[in-house]
Amino acid sequence: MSPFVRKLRHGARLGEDDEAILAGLAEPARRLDRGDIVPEGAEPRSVILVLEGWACRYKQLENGKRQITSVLLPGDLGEPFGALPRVMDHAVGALTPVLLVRVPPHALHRAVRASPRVEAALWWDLLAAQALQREHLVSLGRRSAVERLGHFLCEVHLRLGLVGLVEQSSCDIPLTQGDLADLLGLSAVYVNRSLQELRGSGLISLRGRRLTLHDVQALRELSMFSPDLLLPQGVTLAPAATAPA
Amino acid sequence: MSPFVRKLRHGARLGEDDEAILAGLAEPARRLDRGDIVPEGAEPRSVILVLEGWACRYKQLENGKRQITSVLLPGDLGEPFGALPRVMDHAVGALTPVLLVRVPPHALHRAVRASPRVEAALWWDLLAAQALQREHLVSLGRRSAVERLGHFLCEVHLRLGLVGLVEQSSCDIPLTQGDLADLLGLSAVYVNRSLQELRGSGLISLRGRRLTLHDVQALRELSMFSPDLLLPQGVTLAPAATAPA
DNA sequence: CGGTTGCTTGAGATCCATCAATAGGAGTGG
DNA sequence: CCACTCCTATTGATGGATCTCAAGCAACCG
Repeated sequence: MSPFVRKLRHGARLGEDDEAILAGLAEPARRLDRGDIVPEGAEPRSVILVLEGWACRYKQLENGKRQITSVLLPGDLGEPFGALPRVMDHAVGALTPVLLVRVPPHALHRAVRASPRVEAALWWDLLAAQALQREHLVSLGRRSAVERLGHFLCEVHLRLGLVGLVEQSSCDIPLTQGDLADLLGLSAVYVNRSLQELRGSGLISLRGRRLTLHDVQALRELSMFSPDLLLPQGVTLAPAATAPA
Repeated sequence: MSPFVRKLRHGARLGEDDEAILAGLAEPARRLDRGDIVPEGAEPRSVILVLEGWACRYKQLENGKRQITSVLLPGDLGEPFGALPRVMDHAVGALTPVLLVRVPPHALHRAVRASPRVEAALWWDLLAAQALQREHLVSLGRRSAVERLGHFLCEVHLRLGLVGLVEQSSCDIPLTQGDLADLLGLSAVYVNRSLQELRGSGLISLRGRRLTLHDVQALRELSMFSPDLLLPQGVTLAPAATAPA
């Protein structure tokens, strides 16, 4: 089952036909190694859909610093489903080896036209991505290092759960401490120390690439994480496209 | 001329008919004082469009801190044109008295159906807003206080220019230093000191609410601001909806 | 006027970055 | 199996950027 379909089920009531449409978008898939998928300045001709592995959007600054703008998990689209920018203002990179699809715009367009429920699901996805983006911003602006870390771990735990990649509060986090630093606006050294603090307080384990949240509730309170973020279903404009009121 | 139309002209080639459609969305307008327009937790029934004054999206944290997530200038939509969240995960507030419209979803939907150029323009707007959001994130994560300030001033200068609110490198910035702090993830005191640094280096004047950029180029370099951000026209999926290739 | 709000300035405390060095693992070739 | 290398994690020490607290001012306003 494609993680794309799995995720979008949370955004709209999909029928079998709808899921077939979405599944049809998820091929043919290609495997790529770590590294740039779409460089900054490129003129994209398709929308990226991640099926396995982790990717990210990032910006490289002139002074050598890097900021990861968002993390793309299995089931995530790299660009909004409705339009592509003429030229990329940021890069998309694979943080691990990935399996992905390049969905041609017309295919997405056809899918949207074919089913209002698919359209509703895609809008929900877009809204959810924006909500995550806002939370990320709040983290960088107003949360301490430990809180940022905790918040991100909660977020990943929730998002991976949506696509069935969490077992018993455990999931894989294939990020380097350097990656985490670039994501959270910290230095790698301080990420290390903050992680130790979280481990020390017994809230998490993180060894190798395996993360376990020992007390999800406590971690959420510590980092001011609200799981409602992803719940609000998008209400598409077309009256018919909405789930039953 | 509605700032909404003015801005969207930069995103697609609009005909008179298209502009009429967009102008029709911008009424009836209402005046509101400073304060919340849409509180967090509300269930929105319309999309907000700002015509005059400044508004913002923000989140209030449990620990009392506030983070402004984005600034809404004249011509800006408060939510994506295609869908409303079931419940607001953030608040929208007026930073100054504002003139705004509450656009009912079905009106936007009709406008999009009526003209592929209108649709393209709205997608461009959405893409542009996302690009701004990413830059904001980069600022909070990887730029110093002075750089953040400079970058924001460049951004405002550019955005206000799009809607005809800049004269001779001067424009109004009706924000409190406290507002700037909440926007840029700083303390009000440090915003003050950083502003003095910018003034001291002769790059800007900011007195009362009036901002003047004395050397736009230098300020852009200092703060790593790229004006290309808003240029990339969105390419809507429908082949016909795109400006001539 | 007195009250409120926003700007400014000073001094000290904190959080986090930076620099530098060590240690652990995974892969590679001999 | 060992020596070597590369990459990541870890630790210590120091400095700097920014925050917080506190006070004084200026402007506006009923």
